[in-house]
Amino acid sequence: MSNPRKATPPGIKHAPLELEHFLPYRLSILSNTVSQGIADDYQRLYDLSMTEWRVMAVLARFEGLSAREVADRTAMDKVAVSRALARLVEAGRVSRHMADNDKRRSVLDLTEAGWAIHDVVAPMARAREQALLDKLSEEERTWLVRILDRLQDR
Amino acid sequence: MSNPRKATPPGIKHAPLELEHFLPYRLSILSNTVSQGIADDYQRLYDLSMTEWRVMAVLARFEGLSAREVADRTAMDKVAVSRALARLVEAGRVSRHMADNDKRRSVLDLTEAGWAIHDVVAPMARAREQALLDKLSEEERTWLVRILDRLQDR
DNA sequence: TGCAGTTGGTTTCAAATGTAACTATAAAGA
DNA sequence: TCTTTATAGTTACATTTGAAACCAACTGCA
Repeated sequence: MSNPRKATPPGIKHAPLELEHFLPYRLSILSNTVSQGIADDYQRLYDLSMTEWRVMAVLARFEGLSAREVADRTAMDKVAVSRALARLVEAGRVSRHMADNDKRRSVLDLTEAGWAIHDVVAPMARAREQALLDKLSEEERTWLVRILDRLQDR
Repeated sequence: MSNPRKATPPGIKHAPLELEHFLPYRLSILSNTVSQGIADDYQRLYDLSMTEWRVMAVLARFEGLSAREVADRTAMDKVAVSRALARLVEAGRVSRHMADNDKRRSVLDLTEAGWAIHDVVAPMARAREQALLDKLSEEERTWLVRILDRLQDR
């Protein structure tokens, strides 16, 4: 028969990845474990999704942002932001009103209720981060920050 | 009126998180960027999802695993693995047959076609990893591995 | 003006994912 | 052996997510 099967030549190895040493994989596992741990905290307490919390966090930091700006700052896409905001506004955690110079643009802020949640969740998140950092020595922490900066190209 | 509003006392700051310096957030962004970059490669070429590729990668490394073992090794849940396998078997990339000592258990292997894909994708993935590591000095790479080991508790 | 292109944001539809229930086989104990 | 319990894997259903289409408002420019 034509088109003979191309069996792997005996001399050539397949060289499979070793996932447990593969950096992208390790990052993924670590990141998911950490983020999910934090998310469990506030999901249980406030029925808040991770995207919703991120939106709240950025609104705590910068008041009066538009949805677009929230999307930019959270690296989430605008559809996700739109949905998160719909729930947050509905739940009375974020206020939204129209910008007077541009009727498409919304002006977003945490409400009192939103701030109250923020003031509980933010310290919890920080504690989780601290628990993680506690696994490292001072020297390792310094390197980690430097390495992240480099990996993220700044 | 009763139930007076509890406005934040003037002296107390809300202390919002600075996401751009918050470790869990940075990890998440970095991990997503990297993994998505790799996934784009093989999705375009082979219409392969990230979960499918992970299953293939682990089967390349360990032949004859059961679905359960694949799930354990990829940190994916068994439903995700089951679905990925269904597609992979359907596409002729993985072979599945029943273990003779245990009729519930499947014995999984890459087919020729599966290996062929593996042998293209694995080097691409490695190249991506290398591109990432190239941003670091030798010293930083060493620290990174050490730090990841620590953060993952081993 | 008024039309073309852009931008902010939402909606719609399909695909991906998670949870729980289910089937079939195996193992353990009375 | 018969019954219970555990395990491998799939199916069903509900929820989440993403891509593209969409609408409304703004901008630039003839």
